[in-house]
Amino acid sequence: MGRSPCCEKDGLKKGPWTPEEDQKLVKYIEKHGQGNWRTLPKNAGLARCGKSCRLRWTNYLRPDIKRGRFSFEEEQTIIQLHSILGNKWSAIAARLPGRTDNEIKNYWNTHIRKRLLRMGIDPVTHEPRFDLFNLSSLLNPTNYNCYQSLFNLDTIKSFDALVNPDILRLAALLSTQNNYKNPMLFQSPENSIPSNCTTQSGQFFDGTTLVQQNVSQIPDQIPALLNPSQPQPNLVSDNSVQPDLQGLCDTFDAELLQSLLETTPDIRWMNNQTTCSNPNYSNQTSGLSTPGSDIESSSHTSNLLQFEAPELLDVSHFF
DNA sequence: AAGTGCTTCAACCGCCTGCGC
DNA sequence: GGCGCAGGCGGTTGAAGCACT
Repeated sequence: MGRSPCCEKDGLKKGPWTPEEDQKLVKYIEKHGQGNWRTLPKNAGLARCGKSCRLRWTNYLRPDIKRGRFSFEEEQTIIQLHSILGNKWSAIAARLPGRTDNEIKNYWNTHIRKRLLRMGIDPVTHEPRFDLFNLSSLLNPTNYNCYQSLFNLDTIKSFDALVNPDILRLAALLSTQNNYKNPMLFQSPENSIPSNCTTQSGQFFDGTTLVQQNVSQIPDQIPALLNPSQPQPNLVSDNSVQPDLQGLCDTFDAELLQSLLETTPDIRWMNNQTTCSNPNYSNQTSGLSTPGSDIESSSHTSNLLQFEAPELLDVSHFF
């Protein structure tokens, strides 16, 4: 004969716990320990199933539970562990002191998973999803900072192999416009981006690998560049700050740019924003324009362009 | 201010494994 | 050895709060 049932289903309370119930459970466990969950509810004077009591204790009432938002380090740990362990929430929780499997699972499903999808990363395989490449999210320095650990050189190379290199260059230009440089977008074999690409977190891309750079080595103007809320130096005229910008712009000619804009219709360009200087380009008249329009007919007086990163850039037609 | 849709997360559901009988 | 339950786990739900119109 097996064990007797843990509890009778009938007459047991379900739903949210009241403060009184919490108090009863905590008092009982403090006095008697966790012991037998089957007999606990009756002994503690609770009209709950043992399973419900265990869940309430382990997920909410346990004194060693850490409350509050997940830190950047915790989030990185979750992502890294999930890439190895998958949905083994209890195994992940075992490596994050004070966090429960339920909490990590919820955080993954409500925050991390969605963000990975927005970045074009498959949350199951942790590989780039080329069918839905979200350019603007990749260009967001916050997102890039959070997920830089996912982008090893192999991943970057796979992007190079599968994504139109001109799109990568355009993305690099957009990232420059966003006042930071995403090394992932500077690895295209055909572009001529020099070294000294510094990310918001102070990482340094030497053309081959990412290395952590001592903050004290970052030039004075770089912190302002990396923090959009601060006054920005003149990106166009100050080649010492952004020596690669001119070179990047030079890699495009007007015909190629027009072709890119036509084939990636979600990329639109705006006017009156200083982002790059190239006599082949001209500013638009005002407001958002039809993609690729008027490139050759515009005057070359200001040479200023700004691209609006698309919400979702579908590049599936490149493959 | 009210209605609607979206997001969050505590709690439940149901399956699996290990173990007592 | 087999039955059947406790405990553990991952998936799912739904109430509450929030944002937007």
